[in-house]
Amino acid sequence: MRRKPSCTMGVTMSPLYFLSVFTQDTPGGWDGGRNNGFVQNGYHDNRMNGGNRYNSGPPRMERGRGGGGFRRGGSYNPVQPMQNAGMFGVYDNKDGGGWNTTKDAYTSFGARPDRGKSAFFNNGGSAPRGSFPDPCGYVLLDSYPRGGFGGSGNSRWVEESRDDEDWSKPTQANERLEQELFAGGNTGINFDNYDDIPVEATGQNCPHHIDSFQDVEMGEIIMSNIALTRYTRPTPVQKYAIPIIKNKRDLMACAQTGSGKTAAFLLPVLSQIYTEGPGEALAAQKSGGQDNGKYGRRKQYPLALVLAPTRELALQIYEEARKFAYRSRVRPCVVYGGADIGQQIRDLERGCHLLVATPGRLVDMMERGKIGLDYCNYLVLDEADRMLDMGFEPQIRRIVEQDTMPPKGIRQTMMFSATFPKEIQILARDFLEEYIFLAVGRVGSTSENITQKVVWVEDGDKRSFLLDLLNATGKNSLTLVFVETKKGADALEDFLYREGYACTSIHGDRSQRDREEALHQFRSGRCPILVATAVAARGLDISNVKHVINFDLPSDIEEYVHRIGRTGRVGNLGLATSFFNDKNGNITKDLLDILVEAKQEVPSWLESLAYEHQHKSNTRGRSKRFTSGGFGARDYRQTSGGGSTGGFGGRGGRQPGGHGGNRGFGGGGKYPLKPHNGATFGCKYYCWSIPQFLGHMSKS
DNA sequence: AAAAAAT
Repeated sequence: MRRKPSCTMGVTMSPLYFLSVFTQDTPGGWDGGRNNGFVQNGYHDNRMNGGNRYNSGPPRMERGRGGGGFRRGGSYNPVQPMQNAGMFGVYDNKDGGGWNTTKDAYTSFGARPDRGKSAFFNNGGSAPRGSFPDPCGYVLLDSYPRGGFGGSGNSRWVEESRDDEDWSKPTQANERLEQELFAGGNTGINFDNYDDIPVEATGQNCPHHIDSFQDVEMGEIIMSNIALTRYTRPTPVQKYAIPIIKNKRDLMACAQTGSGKTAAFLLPVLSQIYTEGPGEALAAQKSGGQDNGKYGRRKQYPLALVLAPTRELALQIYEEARKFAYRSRVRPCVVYGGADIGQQIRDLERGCHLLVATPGRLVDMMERGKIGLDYCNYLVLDEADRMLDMGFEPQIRRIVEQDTMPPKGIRQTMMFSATFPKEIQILARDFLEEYIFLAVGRVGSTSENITQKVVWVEDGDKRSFLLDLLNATGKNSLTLVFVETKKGADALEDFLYREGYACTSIHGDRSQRDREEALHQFRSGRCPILVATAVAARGLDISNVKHVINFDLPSDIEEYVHRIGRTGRVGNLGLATSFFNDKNGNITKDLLDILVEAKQEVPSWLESLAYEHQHKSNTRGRSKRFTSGGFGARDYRQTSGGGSTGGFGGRGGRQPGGHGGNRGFGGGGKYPLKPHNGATFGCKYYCWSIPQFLGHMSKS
């Protein structure tokens, strides 16, 4: 039963894999001298109390970071973070920068070495920022080359920002900022793989999709920023969403991060803002100036609002927005919890036209009178299902319906969601007007891009098995290890660390700064192993993850799908290995279904278990099927009808209707079977389970 | 039961 890990490995190979092969140093060595100049006192890892517990490597405090300089260098590209960085990261260690482009950006502009950390200091509020040249102290929080920019020009920005100016014309270029924003280098997206993603758009008078960014007029600012990001071709979701949004239609899109979704809404929204200018918002800001500032800066009236469920996702979107707002008069801001609110308020007061926010912090800001949504004509809900899962619905409704935001029909609203359950359908009904429903299949996830392995591992054997897997995997392939609890994450990270692996962890009890730093270390390849709880399961776009390991399987199949969706992204192959034992009975059948749907190899024991479990479940009676968490929970699910799981009838003796008979369209499931707008397509779960989509997606 | 998120 135990371990033949090597047999599962070959599938992850791809050209990228070979590119990123470099040797992981011994534990004491990988950390090198990288902290030179980049780490300041006062930057504490709040968990570092262990003294010399970690005797096989650098103290923990040293691990989760050191590359503070990365972030500002554009390495935080959510679409394609650092395919190449892994190659250089280790080599450049000793300079402290970890990434040559970033370092160059600093040195060539004579920046202070500590600037690279300012993102974290800003969040933590502990940096003596007053001594910084103004914009340089702001990394995350200042997207503008505004005043005192080391001689690179554009210090006239504030003065130039008059309402009679044409927002569609680019502002002055800024070489340094440009380098900072776009240094991420080529996106590395394999667009050929993207072409396999199926998309279906339904709704009245649906605008036709585009095939090239040139097919739709987005203005020179957007076009030049597209060029700078080197997005050569639109991804499938962009092909459809951009013309829909440009045509001022509301949109409900089933799509996930990793499909190019962020740019799919940022590009057309920003483009429209550039075309239309600030309108009444600027006037309101001036006349409503209760404040001392000449523009009355106390309250900001963003023109566009993007809501996201997690802080990290909000940050990703913000970073993307900064790129497309380059050389424009639009100033993006981001607010989220866990960071110093005073800092964020000060940033807002510098001007905020596009706001990215997590719901709780935004409500806070609104109640403090820092944000008015009166002129917010663009609303984006990203990962809407996740936000509802996390209990944000009251805050969302508070923001959208119970304040001053323009009503639907006046504002333009775009919702993105991986799934389309009843709750989301209701939200769509309430927030959207005459919307287009867009179903975007995804490269990855349960598609055949990901090889899914399930192995039986008793709890006591998990660590040992994990080490085998890690050893068999290319040392610098990014590996994401999921555990169920925060405590478990800490414990496993400690264990791996003591075993000499360059790893870090992310979970909800770590400080925001640590979370961001851990992600960063992982992305950059400096810590190619990330131990994570559910916080990292969804939305995070780390494009290069080769292997997802479910050290602990989740109890919820949705969670499982989201987790494994962290690999096999942007068209690459991925591997997902799950440790299964008798504690995982609750996910047995759902897991089997997923494996079958994705045409994966199914261990015979899993099939037997699922059959037994189902049998047991059936003998307990039907009512059980509707208890949450009970075995029949997935009967609520709308897949695509018997067809998508059509292999079922012949498998394991199950009958097609054996799941309760309410699968698929037309069944008696919990959810309405159609999207609210009457479109004929919709599924609670995953768009790629639609049979014809599966057909499209199968790869040769 | 756990996790996330405003404090």
